Amino acid sequence: MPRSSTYHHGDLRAACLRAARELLEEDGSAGLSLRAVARRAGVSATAPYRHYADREALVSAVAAEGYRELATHLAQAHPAPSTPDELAAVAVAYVRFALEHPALFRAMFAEPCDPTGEERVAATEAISAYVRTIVEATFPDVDAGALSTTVWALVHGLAFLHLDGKLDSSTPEVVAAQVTSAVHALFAASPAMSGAAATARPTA
Amino acid sequence: MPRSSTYHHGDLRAACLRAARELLEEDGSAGLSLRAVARRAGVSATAPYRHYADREALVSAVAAEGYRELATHLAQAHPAPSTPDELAAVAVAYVRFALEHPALFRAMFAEPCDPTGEERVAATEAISAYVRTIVEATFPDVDAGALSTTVWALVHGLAFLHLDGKLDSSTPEVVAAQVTSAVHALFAASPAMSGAAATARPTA
DNA sequence: TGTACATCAGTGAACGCGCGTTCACTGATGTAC
DNA sequence: TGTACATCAGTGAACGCGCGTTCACTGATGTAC
Repeated sequence: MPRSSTYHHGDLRAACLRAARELLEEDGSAGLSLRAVARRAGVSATAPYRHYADREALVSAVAAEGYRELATHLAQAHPAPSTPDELAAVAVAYVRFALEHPALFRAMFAEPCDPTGEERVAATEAISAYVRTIVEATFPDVDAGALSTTVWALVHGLAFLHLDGKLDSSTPEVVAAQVTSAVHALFAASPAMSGAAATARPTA
Repeated sequence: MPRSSTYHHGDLRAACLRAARELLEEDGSAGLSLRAVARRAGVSATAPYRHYADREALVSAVAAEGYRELATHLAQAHPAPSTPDELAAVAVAYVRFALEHPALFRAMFAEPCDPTGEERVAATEAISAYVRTIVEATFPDVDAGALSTTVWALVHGLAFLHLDGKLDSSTPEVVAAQVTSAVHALFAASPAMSGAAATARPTA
């Protein structure tokens, strides 16, 4: 029992983040309190205040970490998608991430700290830019701005509807098939969005 | 001051629902407590228990009311859509509803009472069936099941991204244009989804 | 029409809880000389 | 290499709060005769 080594925790900041993540997965966002985090990290109730200004700051940090993980997860699905199939694989990864980390995903996309929280804004923009890059690579002839919003919304909506139990999420395969089919429905249309390109690319 | 008429409230059930709605709009879901509802309804803290088993029951009732209102709101946008433009109008109404009642919309689509809550399940299925009906009317030749899921997800995703400040929601017009364009992107593709119909319906 | 009584819808005190946050503090760490 | 001291990261008691829920109760309502 090396008590002397536990007074100074070492890396309480990271430990709090880890504890918060666990609480989120176990009890949902309702269970995410500073006191519970401290308890789980094996530390006094006020210790986290050394590292986070208040509860809000902790939640923001958790959300930001979530964004980073989501980005990593998507990149693992495919490093640089440039075909509809590859893009669909990334979409499936997005929805799967949401289903694997439901409370975290919700925390990432919940209003509480809207305009403030630069870390969060930056993370959001990173995702948005990432989607746009993919769409541009996949459909060079198309207005990527509009289409990437549409793609993100579609995938995001699928994620949330699955999360809320509004769609059949019985197996990962079912979910993947659904997402893939939805994304392809969108892709079939995209050449039609840029007039000139439409004629050059027969859909059938 | 007709005190005698206030001891028995008359319709405390409805008054609680109204109070809950107001609290939701003002303070978000965090402000929605049974005690706050009672306070606002001008009634003792325990009176609501005559009409709702617990907090959960109240929240469920609010959500169910929200679903009914959403359905009404959509029907007002267009009673029986059967063209892409009409469907887009309904989609715009959906997103606008979310932006006009952000906390309510969130409450409607939050997990807390997943499998239980028959009132809620029924309301969800009503929406889902409604979307499907519209899609069938608009695209009689297409697999309506898959396409209606896609449409719902797209519109739902747009609603949430706007709600969370991830998209430009500066004016209702901007939002409407975005939603309309996204929906049309999807529609342009749909004939291609049913093999035979695709040849009969040139997109250009 | 009047009375007796069951039922119903509210009251208010009380419970125990966990929370966020403050404060003065103390033990450990690391740096300057 | 050893000592003095500033800094840093934790402690623990305490605050006030609002919450959900229970309980025994009481005043109002409406129904049967």
